[in-house]
Amino acid sequence: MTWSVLSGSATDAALRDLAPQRRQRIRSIVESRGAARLDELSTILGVSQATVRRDLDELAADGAVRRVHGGAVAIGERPSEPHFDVKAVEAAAEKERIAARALELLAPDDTVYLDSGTTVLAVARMLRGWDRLTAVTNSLPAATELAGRGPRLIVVGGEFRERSQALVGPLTHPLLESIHVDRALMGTYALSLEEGMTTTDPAEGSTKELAMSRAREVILLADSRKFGTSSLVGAGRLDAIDILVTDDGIDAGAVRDLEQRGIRVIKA
Amino acid sequence: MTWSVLSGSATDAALRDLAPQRRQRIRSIVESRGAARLDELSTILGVSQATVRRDLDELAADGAVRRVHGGAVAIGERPSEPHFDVKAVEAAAEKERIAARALELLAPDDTVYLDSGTTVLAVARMLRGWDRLTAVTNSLPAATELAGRGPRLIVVGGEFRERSQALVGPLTHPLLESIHVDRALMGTYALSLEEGMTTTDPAEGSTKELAMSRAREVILLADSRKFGTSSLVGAGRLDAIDILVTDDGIDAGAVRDLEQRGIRVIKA
DNA sequence: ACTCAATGCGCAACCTTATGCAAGAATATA
DNA sequence: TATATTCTTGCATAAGGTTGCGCATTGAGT
Repeated sequence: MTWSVLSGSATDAALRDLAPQRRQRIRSIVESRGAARLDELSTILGVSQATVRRDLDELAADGAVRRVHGGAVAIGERPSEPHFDVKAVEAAAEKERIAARALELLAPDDTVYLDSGTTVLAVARMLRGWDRLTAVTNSLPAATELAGRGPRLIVVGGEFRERSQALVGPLTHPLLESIHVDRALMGTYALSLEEGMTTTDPAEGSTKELAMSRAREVILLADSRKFGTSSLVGAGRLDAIDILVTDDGIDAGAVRDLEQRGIRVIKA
Repeated sequence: MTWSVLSGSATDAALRDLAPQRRQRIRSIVESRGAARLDELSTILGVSQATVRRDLDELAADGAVRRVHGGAVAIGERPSEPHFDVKAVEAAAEKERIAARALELLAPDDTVYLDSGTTVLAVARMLRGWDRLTAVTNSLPAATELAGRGPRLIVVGGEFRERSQALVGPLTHPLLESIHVDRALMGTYALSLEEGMTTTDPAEGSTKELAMSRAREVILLADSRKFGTSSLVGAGRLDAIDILVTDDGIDAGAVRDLEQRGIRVIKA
């Protein structure tokens, strides 16, 4: 037999996925992250961008993902802003890094509260298989994500708020008051030194505050663009926060201010 | 049997499988790995690629594997189901009719409790666009289905139980006790005149009973196959039920018995 | 025994599909 | 509007697939 090694290496071909496998991988990457960039996928899969494009077109035709400029977003992803497309793709990578860093702060047997928001949702996705963990959440997407995938899951009750896809309000409180968790992973709409965490909905704000009060350690996940912004109602003061996980877009001054207030800042 | 040693080496022939055996091996390799490349199989089995091709074609014709460029992938290669309720949709013709009939019992402004189970889930799907309705549910799939699709949504808290995809247990009770609904749409695992409704899980049973006690009118959705069966623990007595919606497979005697106990029986 | 079709397998020439590459068009962001 | 990505398109190429043929092996006739 003549295994000619004229071009390419044998390993190249051997390692390469079959087309359907590759498409499946793309699909699950996009689904688990919410979005993925074309060049990212190209690197991950070890194929050219042209191939990824074709796969993406194929998947989009099947309705498996939604094709956007620069990559693809998962079908379920809801448009929060007009032209969320490219932004969603780019933000996904950043959130993913923050989530991965936050994951390192958890112990296998912890009881963890997962707040609403896409960054925390990314953590939920990564918790698949952590079957000694107990997860408590008010986020419907996070609950769906965790359902039967490892961790013991407790969902707090409450009224569903569409914008945040979370359960909030007075009905939520009795259950939250009856539990206690090791760590709370929180998200926020806005963050400033003066106002602390703020959000758009009063019910959501008070639910956040209550959730944090039930945790031994509060970890806030927020990308650097949130700094210096504020919204309608308070959702927790800065001193309630123990650790902040953010990206490296945060400036040195802000880090110093936060650390002076006893907050440990982690740049993912 | 004479293993002649004319050509090739003795080992070649001795080690070589008979065709059906080889196909079986291919089949199990593809199935266990999810996919296999042609050249891989050729190496593993010690036969030419041409032979593997023929085997693969054969297997593909039998529907044992799916033939693709470069190899084959397993048939069952279901993309990680985004929504686990897909199979619920499949077995649904009958459930769908029952659900549609139950829908007629609801008023646009009602506050309705939706129990776990596939039949009730079918109702949830039909409630899209009922934006004056308030839905309360302990079913995670139902909640996902209704999220942002019309009705005001309230999810009861509690511990997630995988088998029923529902939130159950003690944590559920405070919220349930603090609300009151017009109608409760209930599902059940088993139903008999003597035992009433029964289910497999104690926590689930007591949650069902509590939910029914909070409703002005209790509507049970159960296909006729459930009659005369019973399970581990009680989940509500017959006299808690006001209306039963079922299919026309139910026999006249059962209908009479139920009606004697004050239950209105509706055949969808 | 011997022939002879039937079958299974390997080989090789020839076609197809999948992938990569690159130039120009289209689209976003400043 | 300017500029940098990203997308499209056409084409080259290699990996995969198809077909036809020849060689062994086998089992059945004669």
